[in-house]
Amino acid sequence: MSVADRRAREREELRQKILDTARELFVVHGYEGVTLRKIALAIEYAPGTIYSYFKDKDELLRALCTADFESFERSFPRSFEPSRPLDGLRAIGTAYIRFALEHPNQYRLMFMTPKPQALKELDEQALAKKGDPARDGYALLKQVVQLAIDAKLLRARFNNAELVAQTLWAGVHGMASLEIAMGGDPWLQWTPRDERINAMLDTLMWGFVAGGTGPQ
Amino acid sequence: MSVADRRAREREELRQKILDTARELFVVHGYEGVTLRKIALAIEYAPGTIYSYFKDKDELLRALCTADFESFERSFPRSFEPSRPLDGLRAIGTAYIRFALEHPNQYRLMFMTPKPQALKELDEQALAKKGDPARDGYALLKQVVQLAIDAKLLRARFNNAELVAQTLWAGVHGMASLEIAMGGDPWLQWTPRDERINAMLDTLMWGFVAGGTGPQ
DNA sequence: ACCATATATTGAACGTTGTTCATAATTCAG
DNA sequence: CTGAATTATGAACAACGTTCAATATATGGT
Repeated sequence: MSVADRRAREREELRQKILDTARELFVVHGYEGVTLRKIALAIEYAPGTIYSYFKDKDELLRALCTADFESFERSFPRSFEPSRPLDGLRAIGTAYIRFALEHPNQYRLMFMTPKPQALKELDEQALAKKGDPARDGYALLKQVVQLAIDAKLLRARFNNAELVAQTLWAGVHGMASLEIAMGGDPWLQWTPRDERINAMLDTLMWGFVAGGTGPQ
Repeated sequence: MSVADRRAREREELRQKILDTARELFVVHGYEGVTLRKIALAIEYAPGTIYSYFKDKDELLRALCTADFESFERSFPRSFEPSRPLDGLRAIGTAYIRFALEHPNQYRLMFMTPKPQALKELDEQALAKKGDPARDGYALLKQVVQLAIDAKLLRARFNNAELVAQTLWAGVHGMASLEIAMGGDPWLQWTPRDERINAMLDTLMWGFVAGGTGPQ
């Protein structure tokens, strides 16, 4: 049995080596900056070899991003005071934006690029973690939103955790992705980045919670 | 003088023909689906010819998007009741999202893809319209925000029109771009699209305006 | 009408890219 | 040692954006 184990281990090691080499190129030069030939050169294998480890370039880079995202999602803040779910929501939003800005290329590929149809199919690994708040960031978000709803902290209009979670997600995604795609544009007189992030989080929080009279 | 005129006109006509042919491919198949060779084939010219009309592929497609966006920005709603600037903001947000979803490929290239450094330089045409609310959508947005501030409709925290405009922009951009990039993902149980859009606009509006006590 | 000049177009060629696949090398079990 | 199974090779393919010397065309001056 030990020989098959070693083979599997060696295979996994080369797979990792491919991923790590790809990551080096990816974080600096983005999707187009990664070249299967450059990877092959770096790991001292022939270009064709990579195809026995990954179906194609897209699967390679998405596997890379998935791995990075999983370690990120595991690090989501989970230790807020349970009686203050709004603080939890804000903390999640902050962490989300920070990760996006620290890993812009990963973020771009995962959330700013439409996936080819072939990659939308189910795969077991992803299915297993889905819905588990410990490993699925969106499930965590939805759970904290539900806490806020149960505590009657949100406006009556927002009694659907899914809708609130998706709105909050879109809000922080908007801030992060606009910064990634347009942050360096000299045309726009950007307010300081942290100010913008806080303004978004303040607006969303204030917009969700009960208490005011609202517009008009 | 008439001969030079004709030459210039013919040149402009071919330029337009290139743009129109490119658009046909672009709206269906996106950036990668446009091929200079396909365009050349369709207009019955040699591939190299295109380069005497556009510096490269990127400039071609950005010129295309710029043109489409200008006609869109000119159509932004400008006839809201001036005493109700919040309605104006909401109308602008709605129109913005609608355009993005109706022209997803144009939107992607303009606002979801980092520009190459070369394209960030100033060009006279864009400079001319900048700040003119009739032709610059962002300037219009900022102007209406300022109306709301002047009318003391917003929370004291939001006394900076630039900051509010950018927050609102990021919010609607988040909704639109998430729908474009992830809308077809069967993994996510999306709330109905219009519900999400309304939730975002409600949240932002409610979050900006004065009147409530806010979180905690 | 002719020529010289300026402009526009051509299409072959270059360098890259992702991807495939018959061939070769290697490894393992019996 | 041998046959089978796995893994790696690298040449080849098609397609891409881009370049550029050669060519064709149109223009204005004589």
